[in-house]
Amino acid sequence: MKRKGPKYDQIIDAAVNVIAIHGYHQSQVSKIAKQASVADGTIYLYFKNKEDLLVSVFNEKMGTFIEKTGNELKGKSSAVEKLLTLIEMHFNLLNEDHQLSIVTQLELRQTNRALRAKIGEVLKRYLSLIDLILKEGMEENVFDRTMDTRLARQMIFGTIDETATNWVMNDHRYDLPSLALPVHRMLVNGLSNNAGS
Amino acid sequence: MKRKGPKYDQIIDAAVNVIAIHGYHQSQVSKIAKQASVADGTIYLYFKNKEDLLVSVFNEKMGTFIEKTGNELKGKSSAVEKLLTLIEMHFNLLNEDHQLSIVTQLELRQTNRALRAKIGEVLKRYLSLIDLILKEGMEENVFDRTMDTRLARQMIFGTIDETATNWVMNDHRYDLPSLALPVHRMLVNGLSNNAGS
Amino acid sequence: MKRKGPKYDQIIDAAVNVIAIHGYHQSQVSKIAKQASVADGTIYLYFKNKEDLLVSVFNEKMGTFIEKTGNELKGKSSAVEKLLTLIEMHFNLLNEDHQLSIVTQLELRQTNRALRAKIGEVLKRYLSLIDLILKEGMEENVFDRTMDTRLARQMIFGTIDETATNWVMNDHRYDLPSLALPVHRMLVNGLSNNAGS
Amino acid sequence: MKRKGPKYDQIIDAAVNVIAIHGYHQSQVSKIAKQASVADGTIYLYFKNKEDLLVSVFNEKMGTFIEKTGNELKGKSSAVEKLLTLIEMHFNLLNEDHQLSIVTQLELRQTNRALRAKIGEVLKRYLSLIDLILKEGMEENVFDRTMDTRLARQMIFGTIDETATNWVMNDHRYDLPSLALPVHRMLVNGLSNNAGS
DNA sequence: CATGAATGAGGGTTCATTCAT
DNA sequence: CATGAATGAACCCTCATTCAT
Repeated sequence: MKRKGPKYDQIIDAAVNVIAIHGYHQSQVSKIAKQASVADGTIYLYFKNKEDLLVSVFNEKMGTFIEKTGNELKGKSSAVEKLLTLIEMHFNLLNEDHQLSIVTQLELRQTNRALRAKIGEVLKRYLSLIDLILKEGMEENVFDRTMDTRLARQMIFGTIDETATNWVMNDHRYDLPSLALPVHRMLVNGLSNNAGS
Repeated sequence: MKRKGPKYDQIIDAAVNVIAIHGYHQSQVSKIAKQASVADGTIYLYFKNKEDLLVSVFNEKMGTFIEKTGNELKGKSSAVEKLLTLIEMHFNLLNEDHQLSIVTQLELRQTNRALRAKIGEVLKRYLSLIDLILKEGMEENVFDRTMDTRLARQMIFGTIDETATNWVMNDHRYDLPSLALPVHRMLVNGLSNNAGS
Repeated sequence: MKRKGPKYDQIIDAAVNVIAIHGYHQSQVSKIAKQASVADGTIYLYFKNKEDLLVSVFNEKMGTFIEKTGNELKGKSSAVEKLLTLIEMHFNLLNEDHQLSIVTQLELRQTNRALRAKIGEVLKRYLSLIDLILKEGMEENVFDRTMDTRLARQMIFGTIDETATNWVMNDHRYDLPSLALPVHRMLVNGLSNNAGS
Repeated sequence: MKRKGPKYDQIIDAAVNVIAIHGYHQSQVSKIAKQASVADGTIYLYFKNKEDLLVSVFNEKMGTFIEKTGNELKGKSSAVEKLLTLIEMHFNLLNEDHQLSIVTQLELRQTNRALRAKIGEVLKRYLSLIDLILKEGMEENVFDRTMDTRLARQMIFGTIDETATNWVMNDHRYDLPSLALPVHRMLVNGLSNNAGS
């Protein structure tokens, strides 16, 4: 199982393309192969099966993104700043690749439990980044220290994800990155230590 | 196309049951028919096709719920109170019917775009309830009047939905209704008019 | 899984037909369905899968034959006579249905171990008939009582089978039933108690 | 098309090995190549195609055996003695190479008609040896001169082959060579000129 | 109204073979 | 001579839907 090489990337990109245009259930392996300009069988030299290909699509795109985001966060000094960076990077990623946004927000969700479990594994690393921010904010006494971290994480991820999904479902008709700031403000408010107010 | 009768309800309930237990992709029409104690063909006397059945499942269960929620909200005098009621009722609904929670939070999402679009139509009525609360809160000057209502709605729905989904994915291992209060607190904070602080 | 009905027989007969004409590896389910004038899917109402169909073909044809043979043997009074009846019935069966002979002697052998194991199960009942004849002949002191029964059975079955296979491989060019007598003579000689000679 | 060289033998041996262990249908060209420590493509420098390889396997192993058997027979003075030698050598060959016995008795039979026809060609030389023995025995007036030679040959080969196949199917659990004598006795009896008895 | 036997389209995957290096 | 990456044809089975009874 080769996991590198130009054909590997071709196939990943073709998969994003085909899924975005035709939808998950109309993305036959043969269609992806054609789009990637390789033979059907070639896909199985690089991926164990179709599910492996789809997981890899998510992994390649999100894995890199999560890493980049993690690195970027290190350069920020406060939890509030880090949260803004996270949201901005998330929205920018999707905005820079509309096809990818369709795939991750809509198409890759209509899969069986097994596939989503594997996608969930990748997502966990993203959720960990959120947890780190929350922890730091609570240590800084900027976020409410009595908060249930899990709930806070769900609010952050739920809000970001719902915002992104709505944007995609509205055919990218408005500007997503510019929503980072207001979303950030709402979230910071929601998480804030309001003890003194 | 009969839309009423004892068999209609039998089929709807059987569908929830089968989907919750076997998962969306293992819920063949014949299996639902068997569970409902009717013949396969009978399903097509009550529903146009399988998609129509699935939409109807969502419609029947959520439609009633949305109506009940709307009525309940009328009895509350403030936006903050209404939001709490909304969250509580949402969490209670899912908590009272674990099978339904599996179906709506996990299984019914792994469907094609067309089906989800129709489900989205039903959801709009729910989102309208949220919008009404937001509007009222802003008029009361309790919620930030400069907020983008759509974003606020997405935060509310995204947080509630993500919280519910996580609860289901964790096999209902903890108590969902008791999360209504902390979720409510976070959301109210997030939405609040903090102008003076 | 229906195991009876006109369609069941149609499919079995179509399978024999298609396999005899096109060969085992060119006998696709769709081809058999077409020959049986049913839809592809109908085959799966009567058979679990393709292997089940093939085993059933053998079962239906040989099962009946073995039963008939067993009954016929009861009417014969000596082991020698019974052996002749067995050989004659075996050769007559194949002679009366050339297509079946192609299927059992040539095509059904080029299958995987699993399928052949199941076919072997059916064959065991036939081999038991041979064992009964041998036992009787040894009790009558007509067959050599010191013989290894298994070897004797293998000689009988091996000879009959090889004779039949050669006949099929020679395109049924000569008359098989008329070989029953000389084959019988050789076998009886081979099995005889020659103690006194 | 090279038909000689160390790689040629490596491939032949690898084929026997792989087929015996994994079975005919799990013996892909790539697996045989790997076992032979050559590249897939290299096989096509030595064999026209997979079928040619399989025929060659049979040819190489049986060809040598048939020659050796033929030579050995020359040293025996009577047909009866020759027949014993043939059976003993046949059983010894299989007993000395269990993997080969699996391949020739079980695996190589589950092939298409074309391949078996070619294997039949090789076998003809073996059957000729039997014919020679029969002819000699009839000339010696030891075997029945009125016998149908083809039937006699089929009895001999059918019995030997069936005995060998059963031994393999019983996982070589008993000693095959020691069956040569009783098999020989039965066959000689079967073939004998019993005119006087 | 209700039945359930019958339909038939559609796709992921394997693997013998080729050929550029 | 040798390699091994790439090719692409081929097929079993499922299941939503229909319709004669």
